[in-house]
This record gives sequence, C-alpha cells and structure tokens, in this order.
Amino acid sequence: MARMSCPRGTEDLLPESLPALEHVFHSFRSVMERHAYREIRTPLFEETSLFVRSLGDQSDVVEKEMFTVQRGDTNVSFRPEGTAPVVRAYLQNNLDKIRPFQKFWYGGPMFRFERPQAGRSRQFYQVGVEAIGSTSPLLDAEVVLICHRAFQAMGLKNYQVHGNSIGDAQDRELFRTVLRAYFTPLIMQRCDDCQRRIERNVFRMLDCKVAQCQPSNKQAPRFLDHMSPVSRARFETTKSLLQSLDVPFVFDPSIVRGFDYYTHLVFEFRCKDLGARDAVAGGGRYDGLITDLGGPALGAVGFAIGVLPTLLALATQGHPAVAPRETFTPLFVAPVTDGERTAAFLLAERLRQHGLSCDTDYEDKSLRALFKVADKRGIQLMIVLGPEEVQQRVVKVRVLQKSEDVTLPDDEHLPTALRALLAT
RNA sequence: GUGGCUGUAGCUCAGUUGGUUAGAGCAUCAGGUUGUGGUCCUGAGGGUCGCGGGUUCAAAUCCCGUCAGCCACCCCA
Repeated sequence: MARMSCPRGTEDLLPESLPALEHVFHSFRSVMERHAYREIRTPLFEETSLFVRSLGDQSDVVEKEMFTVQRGDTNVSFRPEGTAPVVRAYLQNNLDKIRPFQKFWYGGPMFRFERPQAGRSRQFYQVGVEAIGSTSPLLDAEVVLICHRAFQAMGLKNYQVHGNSIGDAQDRELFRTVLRAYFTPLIMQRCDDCQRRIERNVFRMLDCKVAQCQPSNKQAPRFLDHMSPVSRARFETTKSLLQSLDVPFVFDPSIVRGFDYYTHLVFEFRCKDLGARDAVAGGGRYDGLITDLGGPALGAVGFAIGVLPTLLALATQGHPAVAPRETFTPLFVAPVTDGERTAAFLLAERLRQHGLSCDTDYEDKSLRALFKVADKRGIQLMIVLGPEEVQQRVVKVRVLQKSEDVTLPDDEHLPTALRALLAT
C-alpha cells in the first residue's frame, strides 16, 4: 500500500514548528487585548449561501475555490475568509440591538481550493479583527495601526502599508462609468486579460502589470478626483492620522479589493522579504456587508493577517522566535538499571503532581544514552535513581550546565529542593 | 485553470559519454567509559533513485506519461 500523505495544499505542523505559530498568535492576542478587542470563534464551516451573498456569486472564491459539502438538503462550505462569519454571528446574536459597536478578533484556519505555492495553501491560518458598528475614520486609522502594532510585537521588519480609498458604493458606481468611458476607445491597445476585465472588474485594469497596458494607465482618471468631497475628506483624515502615528503608510491607488462590500479604506501590508506574493495582511472598510446580510446600515472595518506568510518573512529575517526548537522540559528522572524503571516512573509522576515538568525513560536506554538525550533536549536537572539511592532513600541530582552532582533526600521536601535548584 | 524548473537515505547533496552489490556529510541507534552528557573515536541501521510505462544486453542516467514540490501567471485574504 502506498504511503499516505496529507492532501495537497495542507501541511502538518510538527511540535518543533509550533512555537513559531504560537509566537504569532500570542503577540497578536496581547496587542488585541490592549486595544479592547475581544475574541470571537465561529464555526469552521457555514452555509454556502453566506459566502455567496457576501462575496458575490461570480467572485473567483465562490465560483471555484470553495470546499463545499452537500449532504441531503444541507449545503455548507469551509470558510474561505473570516469577515462574513463574524458579521453573521454579530447579526444572529442580535448584537446590533444589544450593543451595536463591538471590536472582535479571531484566529484560525481558512480554506480555499487553490493551486498551492509559497505562502498560499488550501488550509491557511489567519488572525484578524472586525470592528463592527461605527463609520468613524478614527476606527479606520485604529485598525491599520493595530495591525502595525501586531507586526511590531511579532518583530517583523521591512514592511509598508499600501492604502487607498475606493469611496462608497455611489462613488464607485460613478467611477466605474468614468473608467469604462476612458478605456473603451483604448481597449484594443490593452492585453487579453484587460479586455475581459473591462466588463468584469474594470478597477483591476489600473493594476495590470503587462507592459502594453502601462501608457494608458498613466493617463487614466484617478479615483480620488472623482470621489465625493466627503469621501475624500475621510480618507485624508485617516491618512494624516496614520502618518502622525508613524505608521509606514503609503498611498497606492492600485490597491483594489475584489469583493463588492468594500468601501472607503482598503489596504495591504507588504513585506519586501517575500517573493511576488508579498502581502502579509490585508483589509478595509466594508460598510455594505451588514445590510447585504440583512442587518441595519452599520459601518465596519477589519483586516486579516496571513500567519504563514508572516512566519516566512520572519524566518527570512532570521527572527529567533520562529526557529524550529525543542519543547522545554526542565527535569528528567533517569533509572540506572532495569531495577529502578518503575520507581523512576513513579517518582516522575509524583513530581508532576507537585507541578514540576518532568519526563522519564520509556525506551530502556542506558544511563549514558539518557544523558546524551538529556543534553540534546536541554534538560536542566537529571535525577538519577540507582540501587544505592533507592536503598538510602535519596536521589542524586546532576545539574547539567554546571556538571555538578547534588544528593537530596527522597522525601516530601524533594519538590521544593528541586525547585530551588532550578532557580539557581 | 496556464506556463517554466525540480524530484537519489530523515535532511543537504555527490553519482563521470547509460555499465556490475547507488555514495558522502549531518541526523538516528549501539559501543569505546557494564552509574553520568556536551568533544573525540569505532561500528550499525536506513534507498524498488517520486510513481507508471517505453528504448536497450544493461537505465538513477535517455524518451513519454503521471503525481508532488517550487517559481511565475490568473485571482485574492
């Protein structure tokens, strides 16, 4: 039988690599708590219609990237992103009536049926926030700021925030018409993709990388010039606030979100130490989504950080917290002969009952072999239990770093004595 | 979904124009020291050369297919 492997685009996170993941999650959580965001957990799958309604039935994600399960008349999909589920939970639990403004954070796996490449897999991890119930431009700035603070806490360097405003739905409808009018006479000069995009997603044309499309992009109308004064003013407020807070924010008119529910601020954090796929976080304001899902007209803004791309960037930057490493256990009980194996097992268990992290041998290894293993694992104290120790009701403790042996009575004070030795 | 590159031990890689039992370093295990680690020395285990087919007296090596990984698109958190 062929050896099994995990499905394409998924990976096992082995014990050595989990400290890196924890580093990201812990940093994120502490920044969120400082800013009064509260954790929310939604199911890993939702009714498919939630994503169809929120992302749009013709978006690529809905059309071909969802993991969908049909059983009887139940049709669910593994969540491809975190925003729609949180908004759904907000509305379902009547939070819009109880306490309309809430700041949430969440973290966990998302799923998309995509072709895997570096920083992109079929099960990927995100941490993110959704601040629901306010249209304040201060909140726009806060959300970008805390993403920046989160990356600072993680120790990431070399990144910039690329931000843009796409106005409100009205602004965008207007601009769509303006852009189409501009591009239509030039369409024959554009690449094949752009010829499709003019109908499907005309905003993407501004972001086209094909050389032949560059000249007509340079002359293209700018969104900011066609936006209502109110929309433009709120973007200016957010932008200057961020600049005064030393957030590395740059205006980038090519940032365009694919989903219809986005309004006003859209942004992406990009790290230079990644390849072509250089985004480590993305987000924006989505004032349209809550009504799309049947709720009242409330504003909301959020972002999500890609955990694995962030880890990749931290790794190339040589950040020590993300290097693979052994899990730390300070104590090890080593039997000298086969006669003490059971006693060693029981002693280890007794120490654990006193709150000490402790391991012992399960492979019938020689004492010499146990010391070699202890050294590799960074054990601090080796508790040696041989025939003589058992007879005299003592243990011999080797302090590995100092190469010193200490004999301690094996009585009710042993855990305290070991704790004292660990502290030195 | 499209295109390109790669695929030899757990890892990093050698492997001469196709030629006999496919190698090294690291890692693992055991021993040198039968109650003591980090250094050193000795030895051992581990590979149907991604998989399938073809060419050939002979294939890790050449050809085709397939799968997987990587890279770039498409698209996007």
